Amino acid sequence: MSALESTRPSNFIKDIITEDLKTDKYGGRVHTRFPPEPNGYLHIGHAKSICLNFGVAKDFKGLCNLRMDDTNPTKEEVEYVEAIKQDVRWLGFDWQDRMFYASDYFERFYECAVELIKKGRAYVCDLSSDEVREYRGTLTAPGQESPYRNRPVEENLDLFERMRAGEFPDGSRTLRAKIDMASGNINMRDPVMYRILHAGHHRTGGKWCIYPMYDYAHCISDSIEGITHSICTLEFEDHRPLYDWFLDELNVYHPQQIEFARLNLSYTVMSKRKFIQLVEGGYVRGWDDPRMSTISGLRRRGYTPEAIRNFAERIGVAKRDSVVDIALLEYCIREDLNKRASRVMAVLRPLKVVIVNYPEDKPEELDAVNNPEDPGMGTRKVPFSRVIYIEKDDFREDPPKQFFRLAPGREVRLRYAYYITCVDVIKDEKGEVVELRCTYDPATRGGDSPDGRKVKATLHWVSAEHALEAEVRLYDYLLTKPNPDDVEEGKDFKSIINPGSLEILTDCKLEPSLKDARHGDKYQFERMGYFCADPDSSGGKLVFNRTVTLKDTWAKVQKRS
RNA sequence: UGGGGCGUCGACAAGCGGCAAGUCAGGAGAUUUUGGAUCUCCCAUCCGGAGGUUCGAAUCCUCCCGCCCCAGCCA
Repeated sequence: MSALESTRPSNFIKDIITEDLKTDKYGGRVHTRFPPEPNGYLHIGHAKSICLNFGVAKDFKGLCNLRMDDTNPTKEEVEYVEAIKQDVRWLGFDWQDRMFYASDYFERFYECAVELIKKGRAYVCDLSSDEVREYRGTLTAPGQESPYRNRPVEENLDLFERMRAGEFPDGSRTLRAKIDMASGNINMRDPVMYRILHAGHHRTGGKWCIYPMYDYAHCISDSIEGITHSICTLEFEDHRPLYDWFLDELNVYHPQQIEFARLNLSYTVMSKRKFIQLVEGGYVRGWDDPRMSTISGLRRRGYTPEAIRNFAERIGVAKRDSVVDIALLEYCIREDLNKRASRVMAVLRPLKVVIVNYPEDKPEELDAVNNPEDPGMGTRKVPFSRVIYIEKDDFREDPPKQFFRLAPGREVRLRYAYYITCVDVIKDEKGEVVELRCTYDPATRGGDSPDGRKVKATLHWVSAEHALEAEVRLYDYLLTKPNPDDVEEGKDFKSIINPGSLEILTDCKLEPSLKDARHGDKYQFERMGYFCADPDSSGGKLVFNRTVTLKDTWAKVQKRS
């Protein structure tokens, strides 16, 4: 590894590259690419691939291209290419001037096809798609050769040219590679290279009516760009012989394809198909719904690029199918936000507290630390007054054994303020607690008692007369089960969507320092979790998303008993 | 009785013939004006199974078992 050694953990792909560098396989170059198809939004599975491709390039002082794999005009849209570029950039990667499109190479692909025809390695086939399927054979039975397989080169050349000229309708003919209809690898049974598609392309417009297939286009694209290591997911392992076949037959520069296992995350879905169902079925509010594991969803949820990159690093890269515990992702965002998010007090489910021995009209300002992890972030003033709100969950009229918070007759600390003792509980006609009467100890201002007496709990609070109103959206796992396919017979993942994945709280009270929170701003609401201002915040309306809860020992204790 | 992969702690994942890293989760404790953070300790005598080679195997060989992917003119 020597000078190229990175401080980050290695993996089998980096090991291969290190070895290739040692043997000077590519003249010391490392050049990767991230090749999304612009037919949907990127998700955290793509983030793994992006971090791998761009990360490896960076580690070895190489380059990584961004390439749109846009060979199918019927599925792809410009809207997606812009979103993809934004997501990759947001993740922190730079493709500099190397933004490419497979469609840039359409002319070159065509020339290569002509060359293969001339070599007798490709032919125009008139079989319909149904017939092609029948001729292909099955997993256990070999296929049959197409009756058009041995057309003379001249006839193939003529037909292929006329395919391009638009003389034939969609589906009437294809250009196929002449390989081996008896191969155990079905991909080698004369795969289709070109299909006729009279459809406009988002970049080439109406110029083409024949479009190359993935297997044919991808390897040549890699070759044209001088890619050294073409990293893709496991399901393409079977395609590698074909990747190699085209490049060998064309006798052009030959990158190597390496496959790794795609990311699966517990309690969520990870496929375009499923994301589309969620969006179109109205189960979520869009591709950037904070419950979605799309990059845009995570961004809106409050995840940072740093956390996602760190996550990608921690999960590793290997060839074994696996499901990563979503708790690891949560750990990564907590770790990041703990260091950088300002602490602030917000009461999500308010319970009114009147401090009976506190003056009616003498609000005061108390000093609060912005981030105990980082003194450099300073302090701020928080207003305190006779009427405050505390969290409903922080009071229990009949506290269980391990409950340390407020209860009748019990003393607790209000963070940065005073010790208070509950002296009275006021209920409505339904018996629900609607207000607490407490006394405070003026000697404990700031939160310390001069006599050294201890309290077991510290509560966050917000002064009623100074409180900001806000809407807070609490998110939970999208699914009720770790595996989206663990469903009853005949049902799909939509049957296990967590009905509690979104809870909207509209009566939340925030400390006044949050007045100017701008969308994307991230905070720790003390004792509640990390939150970020949602784009729906506008004018005077504040809307926050809960990114993730804090680690909650109390919840764990409750769960146990 | 097709082809290609993969099986190491609850979840990821190192290990590449010398006697099982690390991380998350979980547990115990210290500390704490967030039941947060931090710190300490515990958590695979065992590497899908069975044989074999070897002084010595998770690592090599053989057989078996299990899981994933492939029959789009999708990528």
